[in-house]
Amino acid sequence: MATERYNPRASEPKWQKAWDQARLFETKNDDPREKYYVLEMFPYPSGRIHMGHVRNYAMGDVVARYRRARGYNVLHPMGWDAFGMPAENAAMQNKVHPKDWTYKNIDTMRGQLKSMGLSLDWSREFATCDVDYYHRQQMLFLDFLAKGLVTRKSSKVNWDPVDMTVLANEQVIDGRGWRSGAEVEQRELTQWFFKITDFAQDLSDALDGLGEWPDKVKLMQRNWIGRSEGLLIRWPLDVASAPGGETELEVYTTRPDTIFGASFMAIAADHPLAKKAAETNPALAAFCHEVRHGGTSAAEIETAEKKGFDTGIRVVHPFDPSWTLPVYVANFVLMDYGTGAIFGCPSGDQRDLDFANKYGLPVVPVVMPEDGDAATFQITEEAYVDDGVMINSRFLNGKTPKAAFEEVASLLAAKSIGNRPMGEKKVNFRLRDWGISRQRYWGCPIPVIHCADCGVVPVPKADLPVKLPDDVEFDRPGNPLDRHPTWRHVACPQCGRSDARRETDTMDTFVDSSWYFARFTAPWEDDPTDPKAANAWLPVDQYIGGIEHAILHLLYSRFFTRAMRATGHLDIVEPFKGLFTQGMVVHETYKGPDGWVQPAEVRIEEADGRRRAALISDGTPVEIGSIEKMSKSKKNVVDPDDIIASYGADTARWFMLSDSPPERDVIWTEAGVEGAHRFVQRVWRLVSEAAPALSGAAPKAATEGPAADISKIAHKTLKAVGEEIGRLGFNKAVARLYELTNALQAPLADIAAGKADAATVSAARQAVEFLVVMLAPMMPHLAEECWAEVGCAGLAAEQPWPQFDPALVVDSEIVLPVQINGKKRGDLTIARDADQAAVEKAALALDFVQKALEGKAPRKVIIVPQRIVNVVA
RNA sequence: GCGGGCGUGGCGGAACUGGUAGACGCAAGGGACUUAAAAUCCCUCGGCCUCUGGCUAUGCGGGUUCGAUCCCCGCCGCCCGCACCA
Repeated sequence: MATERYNPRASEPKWQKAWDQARLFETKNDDPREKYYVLEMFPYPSGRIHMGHVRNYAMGDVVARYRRARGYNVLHPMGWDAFGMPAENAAMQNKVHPKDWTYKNIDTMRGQLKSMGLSLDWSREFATCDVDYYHRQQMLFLDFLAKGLVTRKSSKVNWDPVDMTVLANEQVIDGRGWRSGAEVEQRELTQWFFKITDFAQDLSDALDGLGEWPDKVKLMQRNWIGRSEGLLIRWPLDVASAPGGETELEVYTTRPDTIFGASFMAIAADHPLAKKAAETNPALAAFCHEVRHGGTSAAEIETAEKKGFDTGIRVVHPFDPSWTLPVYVANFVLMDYGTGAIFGCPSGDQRDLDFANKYGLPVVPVVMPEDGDAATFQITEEAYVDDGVMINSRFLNGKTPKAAFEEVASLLAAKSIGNRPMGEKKVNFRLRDWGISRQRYWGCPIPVIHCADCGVVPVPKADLPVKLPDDVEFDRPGNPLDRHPTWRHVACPQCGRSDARRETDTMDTFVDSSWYFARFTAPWEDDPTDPKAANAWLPVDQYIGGIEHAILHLLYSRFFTRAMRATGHLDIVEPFKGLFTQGMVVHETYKGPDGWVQPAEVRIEEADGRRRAALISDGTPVEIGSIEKMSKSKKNVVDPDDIIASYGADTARWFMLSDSPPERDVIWTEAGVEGAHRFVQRVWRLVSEAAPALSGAAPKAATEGPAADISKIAHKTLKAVGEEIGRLGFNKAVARLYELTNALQAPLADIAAGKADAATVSAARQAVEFLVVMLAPMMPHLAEECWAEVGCAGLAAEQPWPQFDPALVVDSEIVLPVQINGKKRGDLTIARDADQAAVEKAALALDFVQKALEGKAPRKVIIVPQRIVNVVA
């Protein structure tokens, strides 16, 4: 009895409409059920969705639909990370307004996402470029400013010469702009900063509490924050050699224990002392200039020689007035870490050793391995950085470095220089404040006004929003707001002076994405959040996105949550309780005579076990290249629209969830998609052919007879799939569903042929219902079609997850593998509840065991209950 | 350089974190149905051998254990993050 093939093109829009009309996915804040907030990182509206989006949103949707079936009140919203450079680039290239370009893209992509059948609450949708959204972001900025969490300071910034804007440290990758790829320059500019460093300690400490985050991400953040414990040491300057007025040099060190191994001081070229000394020393000034303009790219740093210049200044050793050390300006000392000055201990630091060897400075070993000999231990080419015991260090000799650290810290704390202690314990962080000023148009305006009399004046909240002007030109590089004829000219809100001017910098787009998850909890509010709603919904229970945001977005969001808490917008500590970083979608590359070729243009053939590729158009052979992330440059992209049009959304979703573990990359292959599509058709065929017989039967589990096999695997699968989805093991859940489908194949064929008894039909009806409900999170449209076909009421999407019967998931008889000397020799079938003695007796009675023992008693019998029997002969 | 991770069939990957290695899928081969093809269904599928049995096998070499893909030591290879951070 053949049924028609399942037709996703007709089916999918039909069910999407049915869900819409039933308003199944609109979430109410006053729903009394337990909440569950699942969120996928919202997309940048670049134009069209790509396969990475499909994977990301398919995973999130499985979680959302599963949790809904489990009885949670699920929040699953969607929005658009809509400010940023590409809109301005499009404006420059195509003469489109960034706003038009962005909203047009959003419309396209919304339609694409809808065609995926995602269970999203579209009623909460917003784009970060909506005035409604950035208005509230400006309110947050003003609150942060009032709370002292925002500063404006002149600083060296990373300048991207292509995008003509400033980048945060986090946005510089290998010395290049994260977006433009251009080599970054250092410039001195006055910029707005969020004081993320105020929370450095907490941001680092609180990582320990994020139990549902990948260790890798936590480690990356911990390293990025870079907490270190050390000592500030103020070295007295030798009066005779010091420039006028200078009396001390402050250094930061994590190794004060090595203070007797010190042989020089090194300061940054920008250090005040260096600048002062350079005033009277042209050679030194030239050296500083050279260092400042040296390359900053990764390659240059790696190969750069350690270079120094003796300033002629000398410092006095804190523990020996007769001991003076030279002060060098060195190219490897950074002004913006610690104090911009170090003491060099060549024996304990490779860089210091290289420097000392180059300039003929003393190398005194001060730590040696515990089993070393102090009389002969020497350092020549390789510094000793491990733990050990102190030597050549006067009163510290024999101590551990740790004890020596404490000793030096307390002795120097007691000495004083000027009015301060000579030594002071200090915790240092690598983390810098977050520079948010961008010299761009398409971003959230920073709501302040500059007045010649009043200085920086915040825009009064009543005057918000500071709206972006629509009439802007993109005919030149740089910031169109700067050259707008009227927008920037305003009266000072404080004194009324008419010639005040607006801040023309806009905020880094990472600001926009740092709180959108909170806005989703009450996007209709006049204030940035409704604290009640935010506190009820947050933290996000499951956040899903790419590993590339491990530092930037996730760290900024954690900062924002703290800042919003400090300003009363919410009262939670961490924004994301569970974090999952999914892998990329990768694809083979193809290279033809004229460069990269798209997969859609290529036909793959297999001959003699070798795969060959050729152009479909004219058969020209094409080289099969490496498997890489889908990218426009390599042309190895597959358009989700094409896949959905030819196979349907369910096939695309199912393939994305199959095979590869979600955290790893998935290789998109035509064969794989076809396999997924075969499964869609197979489920439909099995269910629809048996449907007439099933629809009249009541679902009922069977506990005995052949029908019991059906019920057992159905209940076992139900248990396993629930557990796997719960831990995001989608590929394993898929495997279990294949198993169940395989097991149902023969019984359903019998039922369709009218060759089954009533108990079998009832058991099968239940098993099919289970199957459909389990498939529903992954292939929601197919599930609806099957659900209706077997005559079930309501929508599959609103069915509760069934309970498995514990009695059916355990077998009364089990098969135990029996090993002899650790090698499997056979099986033992025995009652599940048989005790140890019974198992041993039965095992020893087995033929192959008897044979192996040759009549002798076993030396030992190991029985692991429910697991294995091992007979040691 | 520092930090972290990973190596299992032709391929993607399973294996309850010490207990039957290779679930499930893809690819391949054989067969059935068909005038034929597609679709579908059935069978085989790590390697080797003296093949209703046995040996061997989870990057390589050791170790611990009744038993190791899993734990320990030493190599080899690949991937990722940070990068002159004192």
